[in-house]
Amino acid sequence: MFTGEFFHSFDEKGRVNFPAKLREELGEQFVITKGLDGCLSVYSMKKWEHISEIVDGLPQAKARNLKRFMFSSATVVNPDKQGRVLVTQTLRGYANIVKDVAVIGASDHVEIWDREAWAALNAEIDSNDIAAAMDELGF
Amino acid sequence: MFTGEFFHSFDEKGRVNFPAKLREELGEQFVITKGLDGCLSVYSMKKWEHISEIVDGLPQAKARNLKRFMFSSATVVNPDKQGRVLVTQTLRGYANIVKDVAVIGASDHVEIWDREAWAALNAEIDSNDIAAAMDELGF
DNA sequence: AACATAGTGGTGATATGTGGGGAATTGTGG
DNA sequence: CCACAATTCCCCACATATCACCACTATGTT
Repeated sequence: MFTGEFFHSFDEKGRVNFPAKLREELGEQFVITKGLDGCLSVYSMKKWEHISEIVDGLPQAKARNLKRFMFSSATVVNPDKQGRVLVTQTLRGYANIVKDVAVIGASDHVEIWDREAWAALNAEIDSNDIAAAMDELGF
Repeated sequence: MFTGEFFHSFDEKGRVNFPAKLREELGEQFVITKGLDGCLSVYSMKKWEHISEIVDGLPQAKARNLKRFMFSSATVVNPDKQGRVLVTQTLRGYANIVKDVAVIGASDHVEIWDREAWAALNAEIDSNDIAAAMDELGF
């Protein structure tokens, strides 16, 4: 299970550090692709293969654009000895990332956000909504 | 069942002691996350896994932000030999914790409050409301 | 009073993160 | 097909945060 919130920055070479805690679970290799709401999603190799199989099994008519979205931007990355990965310009552009990012755990996957976008989302999330949701679930 | 009210302080390294009584029941590892009304919630590993499963089962469309909120702020902690845990800056900031805190048992989970916020809440809780609620339940 | 348990402060080893150098690889133009 | 530039990759070295543990103090129990 991925949890936590980590703040890192891209260097001039386009590398970001990936928190060690998350790397443990992601494995030596993992996949970065476009995510929802303007973030980047990161999946373990295993999870990614699982997703791929499902998407491949969908009827072409419905899944064409889903497939294009997911696979065109997907990048398999191998962190260097220090745990950094290189993120393509396309992906950085998609997520409006200039330099500072927030890397967050989201249960079954990891997300990378532009730091300000992440702060804005947090401010926007109404804690009453969360309270209501938790109530509903009986926590 | 978690009960009791304990007062502790953060040291300069961001560590707080966790009362032994509560540790017994929480186990060797447990989870700290953002709670409601500006406190931090602490769950046993088992309880947390239960919550995770439910949240994971919700439809993506509705639960995206709930997931992000819950898991990004969650931290799995392992107390040291003396029973202290490290609480991240983000969580401390969320609960407005400077130094002194109240750790309280709340039946199925534990809560950490800034000491003053806890005192203020206690003062605010109207005992008539409590009486009415208890009446209603037939105590 | 003696003992056991709980809590506090602090030190040192280890892991993590950051910047940067330089080899290898890829792509482009001559 | 070669030369050059740009990009990617891999490693070293340093700074810093994190973790594990030791020793002392406080509390409370028999």
